[in-house]
Amino acid sequence: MTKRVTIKSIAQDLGISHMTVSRALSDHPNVHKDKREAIKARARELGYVPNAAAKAMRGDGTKIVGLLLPNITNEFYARFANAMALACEANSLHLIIHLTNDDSALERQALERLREVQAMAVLMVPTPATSPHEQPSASGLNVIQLVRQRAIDGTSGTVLIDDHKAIHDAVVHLAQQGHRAIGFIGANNNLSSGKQRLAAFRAGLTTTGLSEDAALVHTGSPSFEMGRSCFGKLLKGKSATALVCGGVEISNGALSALMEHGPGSAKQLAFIGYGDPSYYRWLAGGISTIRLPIDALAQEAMALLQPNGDAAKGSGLRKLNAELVLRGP
Amino acid sequence: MTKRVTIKSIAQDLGISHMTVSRALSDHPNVHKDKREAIKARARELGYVPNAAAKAMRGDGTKIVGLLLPNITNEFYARFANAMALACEANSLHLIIHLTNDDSALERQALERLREVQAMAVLMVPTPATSPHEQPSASGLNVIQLVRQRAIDGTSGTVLIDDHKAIHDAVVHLAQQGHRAIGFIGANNNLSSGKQRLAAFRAGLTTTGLSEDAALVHTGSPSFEMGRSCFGKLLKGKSATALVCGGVEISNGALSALMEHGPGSAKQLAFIGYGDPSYYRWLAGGISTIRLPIDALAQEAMALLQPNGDAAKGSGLRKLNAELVLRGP
DNA sequence: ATGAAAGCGCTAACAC
DNA sequence: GTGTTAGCGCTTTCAT
Repeated sequence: MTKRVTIKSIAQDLGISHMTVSRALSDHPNVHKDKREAIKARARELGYVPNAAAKAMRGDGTKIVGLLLPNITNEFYARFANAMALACEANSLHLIIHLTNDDSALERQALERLREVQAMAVLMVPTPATSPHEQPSASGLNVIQLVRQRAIDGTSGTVLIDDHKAIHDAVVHLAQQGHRAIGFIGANNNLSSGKQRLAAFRAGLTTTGLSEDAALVHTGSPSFEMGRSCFGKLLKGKSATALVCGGVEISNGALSALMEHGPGSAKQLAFIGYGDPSYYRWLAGGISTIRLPIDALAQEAMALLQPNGDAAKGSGLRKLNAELVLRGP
Repeated sequence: MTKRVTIKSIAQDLGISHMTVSRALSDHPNVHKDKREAIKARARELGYVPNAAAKAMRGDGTKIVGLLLPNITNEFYARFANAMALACEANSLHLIIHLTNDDSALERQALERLREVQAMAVLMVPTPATSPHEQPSASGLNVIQLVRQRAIDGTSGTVLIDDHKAIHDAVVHLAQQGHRAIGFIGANNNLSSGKQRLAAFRAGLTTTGLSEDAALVHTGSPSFEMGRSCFGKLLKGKSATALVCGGVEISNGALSALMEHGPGSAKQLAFIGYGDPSYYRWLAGGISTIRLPIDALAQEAMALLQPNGDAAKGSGLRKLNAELVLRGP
């Protein structure tokens, strides 16, 4: 492997000072035009690429953006990561993705590593709250929280999803269809979003004059497995005739359990998912769901990355509306 | 924002030489034990994290692994990326994901950026071949190719999928079911894997004594849209009674077209997909498919990242078998 | 218009 | 056991 081409090696090759090379490559005016072109040509020839580490060490910033997600197999996160990656591609940014698996230890570790590389910003879907003294030290990090919100040191912006109306309307819709035993599976109080989704569900019940049946409401740490198992409980106990899901992982988990119960049961239980994976429309005649504005989310996140116009637009807290999508016969 | 905590600032804070701090933090023996502990404690207190850029500049390596994928919305790539990200998490590596969208210009750009940050290795699913003079300069990069193979400078390892038997068997299975008009949609010759999949399809036809009908075979640059549109052509022209897909994007695209044709058509056309998204089992009574060994792929890729045992095991070319999964009534 | 020096954070190689 | 020096690649500042 040939030694790395540096600004100095080019200078030596050309018998000039490395400063002239530096200036030429950065289009500084004070370089003779012919010389500049010659230098640039030679650099291209040699396959020169600037050394990001050297630039970073000078305090020039890193062009590195961190992205912390619970996982990337869930289509919601995958699509979001895809959108972010494309946006970063377009802005010549590096996107470092760390998966937290909703584990605060992994989250802490990821943040620490991103401090090491001096990421210019970190976009993160926070894991469910940990005890206060376990707060990850994100000092020096420009943190932007997505979808979920938690008290995190260094947070400069937050983009949340306002799903209150969508969840509320989902319950009302089910009630109008004649359902009286409407279940809910969502995240617990460790997450403010979990709390709010449950509140929205309850608001829906109130609107329709239904009273809450504790046996039909399940909350916990949001995961695929949790959605699966809660769905099982829901069927075994006082059986619900309808279900509203309050989380993307939960929704997929519950749906997988539903599908395994056979095609018939899907018609007996009105299912309203959360997030809108591409295949929901094809399942059991179409799965109704609460759709999240993925592209808008990515767009807002990118906007918050830019230094300008951040505080300008106010507090740095944005909310994007979810949308109820009804499907089926 | 407080200034960054460095080895020097700690030294100053403690009134000692920065070298002692350096030694203490890296557990060098030549430091008085009490002093070492004191230094470590203070460093933790101050929230010290080593500066990756400085380490990189000394030539100590970067712990950065690049991953180039066409996209990450396709469940196959998403699951693979997920597996790689978890593996990197476990090994304290940074995973930088670049999406190429199967565009060689984006691929070239991504490789250049990874050279800038001196990635220790790059795992890539190469885009379809470009003209030779457009070869991306990956010099100095430790490239590992995945799934697809192309002549790329700096390649130190390749992990491919051997799907010959699976595709061949798929055709034989369809023939045994009585199908005589079996279609195929796959990648074109720009990709060696495309060529081989078509060859496997033809081998299947030969085995069963069927002759190839050019109108039923479509190849091109593999993408969701391509799969969709070719599926349309297949239905309009001499209509096939069965279809074998030769690519993950193509499979999803073709399937989406199939689903839109209504639930009935799925039973008229025997569909064999490629890749095994979680929902295939739930569609139209179960979609048969060629399943790819995602976890094994990630495992092999990780193994190739480790410097040891690379050349030891031979040429650095591994092949993993795909598997035909039959579903449906 | 060009060059020389300094310094970003870190550690190997020398002193002592 | 501890401290000093030098140098990785780059650009800002100060000569020339």
